[in-house]
Amino acid sequence: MLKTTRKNEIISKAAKLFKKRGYSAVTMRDLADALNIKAASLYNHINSKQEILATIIIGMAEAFTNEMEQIKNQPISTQEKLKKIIELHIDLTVKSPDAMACLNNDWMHLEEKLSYFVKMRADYEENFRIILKEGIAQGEIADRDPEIMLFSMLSTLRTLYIWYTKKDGVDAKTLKEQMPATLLNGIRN
Amino acid sequence: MLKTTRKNEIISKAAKLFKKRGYSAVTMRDLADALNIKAASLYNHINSKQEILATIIIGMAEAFTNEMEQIKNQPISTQEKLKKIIELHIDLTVKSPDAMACLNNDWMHLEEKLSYFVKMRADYEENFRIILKEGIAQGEIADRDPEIMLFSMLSTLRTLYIWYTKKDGVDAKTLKEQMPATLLNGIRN
DNA sequence: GTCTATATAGTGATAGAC
DNA sequence: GTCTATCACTATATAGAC
Repeated sequence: MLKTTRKNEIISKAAKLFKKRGYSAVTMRDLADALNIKAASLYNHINSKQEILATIIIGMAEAFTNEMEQIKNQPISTQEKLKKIIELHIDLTVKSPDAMACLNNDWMHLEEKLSYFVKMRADYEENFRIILKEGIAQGEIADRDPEIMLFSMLSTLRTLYIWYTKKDGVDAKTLKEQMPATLLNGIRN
Repeated sequence: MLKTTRKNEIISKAAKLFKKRGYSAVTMRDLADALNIKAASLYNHINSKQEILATIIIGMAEAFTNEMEQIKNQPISTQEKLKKIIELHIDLTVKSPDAMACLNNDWMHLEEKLSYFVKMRADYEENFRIILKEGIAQGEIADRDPEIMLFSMLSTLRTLYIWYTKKDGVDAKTLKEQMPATLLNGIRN
């Protein structure tokens, strides 16, 4: 999918370092060391540290935005829509766990693209909220505060990358099998 | 509870800034500016930036550790224990949302106290896991992968501070009323 | 308790050789 | 595509005056 150009190597290594220590704590020298080159050499491929961050985060955010647009208008039940959203988060986490971490933890360090990102994220949450409210109106979803349900689901889905990448963590197959039931039905027997 | 000494003012202002931009992105000059003093003056009250971080995070982690020790040995059902854990997270989030954010986002920047923190966190998760497994064994909790349920609950509880502090967010009363049902029963009607 | 001045080390980024 | 050398600036932290 993504060609293994030098630029992409730099960006994906950066995502890995940002995941572990955060954007601000990773220096261009750290990134260069991890690639066995000197910091100055990075600038033959990228324009700035900020550009790397924006590339990582905006790419992920647009992927979520595009998929949400597909899902929200489908002629399926609320529960089916929610299952598709859960699968979307699992798929993107499995594909790009490092970028998912940046998306969650380092978005506030965006500069030029910050407002664009914040709007995408607000729209995504609003679409999620609307789907939940439709479900409540139709009796599919419990009649509780939709904000609590939204926050509970999104918190879990957004931090999947922590548990997916940790040793003795959870694998993709188990996630896909059990995440929908856990979020929709809870943990009680 | 906490005396309003100059030192505590510095620490609580630091927690607020760390929450917004992260430990690494906040400079001693930023912190000093926020307190309307010069950076050098901070060092009359604290020894280092690192000391501020450790004070914030270790204090929170020990509070969680102590409460979990109380809860785990009580002669009550698994569901009652889980409700007490949920309440613990809500109470500490309401009391110290800024410190909760640091605990979640900046623990990896601990230096001397890092291993102490990591052990406390692992023990907390292990106690939570044991409680869930007991619940499964006794038929109180659904017979699914306990790791998924643990991760789903902890992800939600650990990021409460995001939703509690945001405008149009969720208030403490609603959280206490609806969080247990949402996590235990899910969102399905 | 705060200040000015400063030490020491790092920061992102550029210029120009190979 | 990578290097060495370097610029301009910023970081944490200390010394000592008031």
